[in-house]
Amino acid sequence: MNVLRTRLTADDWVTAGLDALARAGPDAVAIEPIAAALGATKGSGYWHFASRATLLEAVLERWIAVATVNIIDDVNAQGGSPVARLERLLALVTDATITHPGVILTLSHQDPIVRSAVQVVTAQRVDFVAALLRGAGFNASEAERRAVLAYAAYVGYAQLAATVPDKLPSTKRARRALQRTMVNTLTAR
Amino acid sequence: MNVLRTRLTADDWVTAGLDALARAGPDAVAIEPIAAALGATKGSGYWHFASRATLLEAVLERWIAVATVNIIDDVNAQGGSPVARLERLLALVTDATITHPGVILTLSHQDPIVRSAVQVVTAQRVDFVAALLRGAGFNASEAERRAVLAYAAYVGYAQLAATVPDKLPSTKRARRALQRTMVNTLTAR
Amino acid sequence: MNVLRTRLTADDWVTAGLDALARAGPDAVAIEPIAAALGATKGSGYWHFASRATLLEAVLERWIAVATVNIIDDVNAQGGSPVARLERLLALVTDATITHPGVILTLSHQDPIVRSAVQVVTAQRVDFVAALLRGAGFNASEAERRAVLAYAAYVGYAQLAATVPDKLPSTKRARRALQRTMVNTLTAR
Amino acid sequence: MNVLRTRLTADDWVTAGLDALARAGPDAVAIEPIAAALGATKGSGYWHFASRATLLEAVLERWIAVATVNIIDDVNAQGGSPVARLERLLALVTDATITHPGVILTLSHQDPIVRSAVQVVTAQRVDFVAALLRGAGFNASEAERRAVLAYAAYVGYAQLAATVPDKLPSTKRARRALQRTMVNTLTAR
DNA sequence: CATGAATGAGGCTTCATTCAT
DNA sequence: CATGAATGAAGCCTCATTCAT
Repeated sequence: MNVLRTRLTADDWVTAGLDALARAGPDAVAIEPIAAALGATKGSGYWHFASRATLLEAVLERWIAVATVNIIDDVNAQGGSPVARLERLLALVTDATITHPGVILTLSHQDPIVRSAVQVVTAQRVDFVAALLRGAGFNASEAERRAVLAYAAYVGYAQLAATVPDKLPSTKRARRALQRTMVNTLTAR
Repeated sequence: MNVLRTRLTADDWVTAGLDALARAGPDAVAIEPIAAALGATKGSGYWHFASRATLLEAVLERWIAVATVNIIDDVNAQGGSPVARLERLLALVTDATITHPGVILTLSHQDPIVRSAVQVVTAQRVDFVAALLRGAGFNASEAERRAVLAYAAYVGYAQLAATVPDKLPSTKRARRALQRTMVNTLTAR
Repeated sequence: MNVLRTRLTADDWVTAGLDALARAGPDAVAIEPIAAALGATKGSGYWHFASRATLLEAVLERWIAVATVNIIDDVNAQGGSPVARLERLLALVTDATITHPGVILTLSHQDPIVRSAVQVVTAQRVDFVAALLRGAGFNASEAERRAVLAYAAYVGYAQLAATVPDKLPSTKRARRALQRTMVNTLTAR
Repeated sequence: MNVLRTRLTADDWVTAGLDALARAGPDAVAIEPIAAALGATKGSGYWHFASRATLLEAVLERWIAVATVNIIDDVNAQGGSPVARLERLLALVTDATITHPGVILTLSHQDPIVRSAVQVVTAQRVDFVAALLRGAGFNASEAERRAVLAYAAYVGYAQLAATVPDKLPSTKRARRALQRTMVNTLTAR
């Protein structure tokens, strides 16, 4: 692809970088492989970005937007009760894990740049879940505590999906059942 | 360090490798940096191990032992009810996560050698938890399902501890409370 | 040397590689020593060639050309009877042996890449000599048989020149006499 | 093999080294692979030989004996006319080439140690052939010149056998015919 | 804007050699 | 006599980065 494109914008690089992030994690967001994917040269990348780190930052910035803000908007757009939204969120997010295996590598990465992006995303997500739980009638501190647990369960689930998928339900139906169990557990009094 | 030691055994290398694994993940288990850490030369490493892969395998083998078998023995040695053991397991394991941030990088790694070690460890752990839950009165399939959830929660918790520790309880006391909540949730009927 | 040259082409590398091949055989056609010879860095070599094998292939390709095709062209360009051309070929080829001791190491090398280049060169040379012998009146099978003998004699001569030069005639005059003897023997009925 | 042998002599090393020389040339006469073949350790080799060079020298010394002196004795032992002996020599020697492919690597080697052994062997062989030719009625200088050609042809033949065997006769019968042609040519007036 | 060329750090691997035991 | 352990030089390769054009 992109054989016809003669001039590339920084944005094209970020898009390709996001793709690499989703597919193979932060380590894959490097100048060389992305240049190859775009049919460009390394030098070209260094024109748009001062360094690999700068590119990665730009990609993570975009990731924060699409990986969280967009999802939150989606979930809210369709309305419904807080519990229904919670369920929808879980469905979206666990399916994404399967199609985007690189995410889990992002969540557990050493690089400070990555970690700080992960912190932002985690905070947004935990806050969002906490808000839904408050909407479902929990007080602030209880909501926060349960939101953390919910997020931990999601992250762990993603991890297992990436490494030992055979331990997890393989049909969509069974996955939905598991999600409902999780939601029930989380909202149980 | 180690300036005084003249002779090194393969075991010394594995120990140093395990250290690197715990601190910085599988990528850090490499001949040259570990040689440097031991004050030895790379050639020496190649006396004990045919290749970097062989070293990594040896280190992972040891990891399987200390990270799981030893822990399981510890938990069982002290006796108590299945629920008490479950709580103790969670305590041991979440504390270890904080002191060994590299573990989380091990859990989500691309290298097939690493993945297969992770699979062994995961299976052992899930099986152990499932056995405890059966001991607590659950039937086999229910126990297995809950064990998977428990493990997902643990892994996610470890992930959060490694990346956003401030979202988690900082005192030992508060951590114990959270663990108790998890155990209660898992063993609730 | 080459301190002044700032930019190197792949061709420069091949030339330097051919030099190494002629002087010290295929084993000397390696990235690092040639980089040193060119006053460049190994990384630079890896820009032009994907691997050592690729460089060696390029060098051998050039060797096939200069060691055979060019010589055949030279011999044919000057015209003359087949027997005269045969004599000229022998002269060219034995002189080259003395200045390029590495050639003999190329002829007897284990590496499959090298062997296949040697096979091409041998076939071309034997075919060329056979054609000259057919031109001198021999039938196809007799020409082929004698061409093989001629080539064996050349190779053996090269070998002796490389290892025990004092057993061979040292003056150009005496070498020419020996060559004439060989040609006479080969074309005798 | 040699699993039962507890103590090795220097002679055992030389024998194993000669084997390696015949099979894979001088480069294979190295401490490490021969230790492996003998089921010993490198250090053991360094007890018997000061260095790899010393081992190689010992092996080449033995090679000079078995590769030449023994052959000459064989040829002479059976008696017959000089021409008959010449034919027998050629037969022995070309067959040896096929069973001992390493020989050709020995004949064309850079290492001065190897070259000087090759010089001794070549001189012995050329002298022996020259003596046979003198016995067949040629004067000293003519005999010497033809002996060199004969040896060149043999060496070249060995080379071709090692690299492009399909260019050479494959049946024993055809090889004998080619040898007779060579002898006839060499002894023709 | 982008390329092509080059650099250099870092890691892998082999092997002759050394040496304490 | 021999082993096991270690060294160091040499070569392979990758990749982030730099820079002249």
